[in-house]
Amino acid sequence: MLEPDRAAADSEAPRASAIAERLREQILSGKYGPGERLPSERELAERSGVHRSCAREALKRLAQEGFVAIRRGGGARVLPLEQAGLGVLQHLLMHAERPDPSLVSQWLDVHELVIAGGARFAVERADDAERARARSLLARLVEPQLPSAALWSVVDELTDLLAVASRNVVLRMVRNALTAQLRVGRKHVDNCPPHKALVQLASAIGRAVQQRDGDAAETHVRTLLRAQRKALLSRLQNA
Amino acid sequence: MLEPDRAAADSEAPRASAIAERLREQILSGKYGPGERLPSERELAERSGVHRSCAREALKRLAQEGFVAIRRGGGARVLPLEQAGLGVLQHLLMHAERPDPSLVSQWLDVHELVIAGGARFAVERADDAERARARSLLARLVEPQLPSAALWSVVDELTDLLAVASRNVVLRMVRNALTAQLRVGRKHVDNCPPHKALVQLASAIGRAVQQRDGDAAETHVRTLLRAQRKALLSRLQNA
DNA sequence: CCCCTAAGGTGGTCGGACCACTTTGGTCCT
DNA sequence: AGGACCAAAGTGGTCCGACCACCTTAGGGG
Repeated sequence: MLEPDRAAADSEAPRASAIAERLREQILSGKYGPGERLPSERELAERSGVHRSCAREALKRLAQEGFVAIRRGGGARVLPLEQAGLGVLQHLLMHAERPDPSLVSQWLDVHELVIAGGARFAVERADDAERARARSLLARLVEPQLPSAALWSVVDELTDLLAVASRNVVLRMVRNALTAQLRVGRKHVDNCPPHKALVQLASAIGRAVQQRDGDAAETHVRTLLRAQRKALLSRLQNA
Repeated sequence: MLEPDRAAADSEAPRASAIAERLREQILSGKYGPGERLPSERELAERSGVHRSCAREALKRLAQEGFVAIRRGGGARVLPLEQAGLGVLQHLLMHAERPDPSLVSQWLDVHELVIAGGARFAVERADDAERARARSLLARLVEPQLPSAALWSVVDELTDLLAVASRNVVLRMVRNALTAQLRVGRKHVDNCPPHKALVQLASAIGRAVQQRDGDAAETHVRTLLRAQRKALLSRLQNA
């Protein structure tokens, strides 16, 4: 019942992880709709050929991720997806072999809100080391013949830096939650904006950093993120 | 070792919850610094007077919340707080009897970014029922002699509505994560903005909803949230 | 001094058991 | 026939004890 090959995705608690993953898949594919009851710990254990404690651990994990709610005596009931935690996102995006473009678009919208807003705080509060690192990253951004993949990777580093420099733990946590284990799968984004526009944008952001101009930083970082958005979505639809 | 009174906070898995809560407390208060090892499952069990499986469940919970990382053979090591998941926020805010104003301020900043940004999407995409509900909430907002607590409760309902109407699941999830079990403790905010300003603001937001004016919605919702911010923070410092 | 091995410690899983609680079905009364 | 009530079955929470695979660490050998 359990293929050790695929189950080995998680080196820790492989059996529990495998069961949890299978349940997630079944929930996301609609086999268990909102309000429905998942199999009990005992039934799940027997059906999966593992001990009850193992099945229990899988169910507890799903509960903590917000997929289901567990109540003593009643079973594990599936929760509406929009009521689930942020951790569900990664499974929502991954459970199909190609992520849903609409969902990715929503993800990008929120990411843009948070990061562009954070850019304002970042340029106002960054220390000298962080500003120097920003300059360095912006310089790498406009290197001629930089491969597209490397370019977007630099952009990712830049947004990371912004989150840190914003001096806002909550913002960092939100970004962590948004990007957790999400970097995989978005490699090989082969298109990128025209180099000339990029140079202009990088210099504008650099100026904002230098002058601690929050408004300008927000505006131009948003522009950069929109370029990334365009590249990602077009890649997603043409692939 | 376990006080049933305080442990009864969680009706489900009370023993595991109590142990987890105690560990969280000790981590947040610095008894276990980043990188340090928590007691092993067996030691924790013996020390707490519960079975190992119970202590284990508590540790697993902390791991999933991002407090610690568990590795086979190595123990449970405390993770840097800014690397933790959003779930730690609620414990970060609650672990002192009075939340840290600086942290609350950061929370409010992010909340403002997300909701004000979401307001733009919301007014552009809301259906008639949602717009009607927005009108109704805005009307309640300007009721004369409305108690401050009720006023802020209406504001919360309004932001909820915005998150739903934004048609952005990711945004809803982020808001859920930000507000999860956080409504408690912020009751009795006794101050509120001048009624005249409130009337003006409500009418401005209503107009934005009616005309589906995204820019205006973002601007005025942000103003409303800043008023809420001011009230909350002053309440926090004077209490 | 470093590398490498072996012992101990740790988490992961197993098997079985009891309790408290919820659900559910049927019985009994109205 | 309908509703209130009660008992049995089912479910999660906890306990007990055990084994295994893996990591850590201390010790011995080079």
